[in-house]
Amino acid sequence: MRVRFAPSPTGALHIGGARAALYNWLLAHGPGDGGEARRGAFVLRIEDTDRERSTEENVAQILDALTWLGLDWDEGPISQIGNTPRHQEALAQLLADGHAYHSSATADDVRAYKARHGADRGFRGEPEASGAVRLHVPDEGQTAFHDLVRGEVSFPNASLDDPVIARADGSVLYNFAVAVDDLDSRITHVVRGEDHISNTPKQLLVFRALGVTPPQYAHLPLLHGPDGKKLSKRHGAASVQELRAAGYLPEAVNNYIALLGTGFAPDEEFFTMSEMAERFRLDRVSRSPAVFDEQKLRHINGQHLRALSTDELTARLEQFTGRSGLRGAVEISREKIQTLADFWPLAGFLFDGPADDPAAFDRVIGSGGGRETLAQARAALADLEPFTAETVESALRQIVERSGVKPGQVFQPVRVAIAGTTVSPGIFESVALLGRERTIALIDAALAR
RNA sequence: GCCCCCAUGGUCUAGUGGUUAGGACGCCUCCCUUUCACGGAGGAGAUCGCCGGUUCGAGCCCGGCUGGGGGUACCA
Repeated sequence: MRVRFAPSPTGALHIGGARAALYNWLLAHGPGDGGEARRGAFVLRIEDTDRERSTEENVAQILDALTWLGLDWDEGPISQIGNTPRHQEALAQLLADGHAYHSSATADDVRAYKARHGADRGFRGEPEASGAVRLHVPDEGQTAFHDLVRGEVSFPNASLDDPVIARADGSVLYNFAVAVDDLDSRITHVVRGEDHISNTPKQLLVFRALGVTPPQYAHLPLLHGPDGKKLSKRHGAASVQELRAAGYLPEAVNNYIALLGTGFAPDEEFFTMSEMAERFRLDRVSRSPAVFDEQKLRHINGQHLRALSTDELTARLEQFTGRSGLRGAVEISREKIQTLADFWPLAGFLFDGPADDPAAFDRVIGSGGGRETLAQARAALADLEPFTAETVESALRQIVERSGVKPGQVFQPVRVAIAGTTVSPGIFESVALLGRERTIALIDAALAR
């Protein structure tokens, strides 16, 4: 099996594209039917025949996003524009064989043709001496294929326009280049988004004209935004880069987008890449579009985050935040965050001092006897030795017992004093990590307000 | 308009002729409990888009309809 992912570098790598790449990767990395460790090769090709919109920056960005996701390729990246000589050769062949012809017909001509022959009648041009190149489409029969996800799909040839496969300047167009490249790369399975399903008959016709056997096809359902429309920028984070910046883990992104459109097990949702590769099957892929739900991504991300060792999580958080020495804080925060981005707002006070939240201060310390209990806490902690989460806990709990108040009435003022807010990692652990000096200084500062 | 695809709670899914229609996210309640989470126990939420048909029996098979989506470039 040889599969490929062929993005066009006209923008960042979108989530939908990432999923197509992932499914191809899973296909190639799953165990082979004959017991091979790997089922096949994953080829990366850059669809850059549109010189106007393709940029080097976008290529670099896409490669970077794929690398971050861990979707490494076995061959490529192949630049489609780099195959121009081969495209021209194939084009000349079709022209010589009479499978294609020059035509100067414009979009208006095509419209006029349909007005005359019926809206469901595909355009048929007259061969001319020059102009763009169109492929001859038969008037009879169907161009059909067995889609590995959807089953039989067919298009009546009579309704298909003779597609333009090369511009008047001789440069080839997408549907032609794709077929030639898939042929040359010996691609056996084309797995791509459903937005390409109506391109498939055109490509099949190119293969037929070339007299070769086409690959098999599988069209994945599209990803939609909450409004039911194709996922795009206006739905928020729509690119892999944005997901990365939002603090999601690549393994969680892969897990979630793989789940969108296929289940791997009836009652399980947490999977590693190798588990997914092992279980992935095209015929298990859903045929209906799925709505991208960032809340569920957050949930899955939290699970992957907690599955990481503290050392590994620390390394990722230090990379993400650009700070170092985070291990202790990570240890006491890891149960409380869902994304890498959640960490700093929760634990940043341990490094940069308390957050500024006057409302929390007034509510917890500035009223209800908060100052008094805080002062008691200061006294209890001032000479505490050793200064560990355990000793801090028993010291503070003694205050609770002695004064007969609810635990929160003692813990919350301390929390606000050191963190500035009412949300933080466990209070004993936080105090212990800060150490006696800093804790006392922070309590004094709060008492002085 | 034309061509094509799709249709199970708000969302993602399991289910392939006989189930109290299962699970997950989200939401609600409770437990745990120092906040927030995590974890645990419950709960609300689906006439399986609609109408016909096949069948003793249909979410599952067939047809029509409706709704949604994609495509419709000398873009990819």
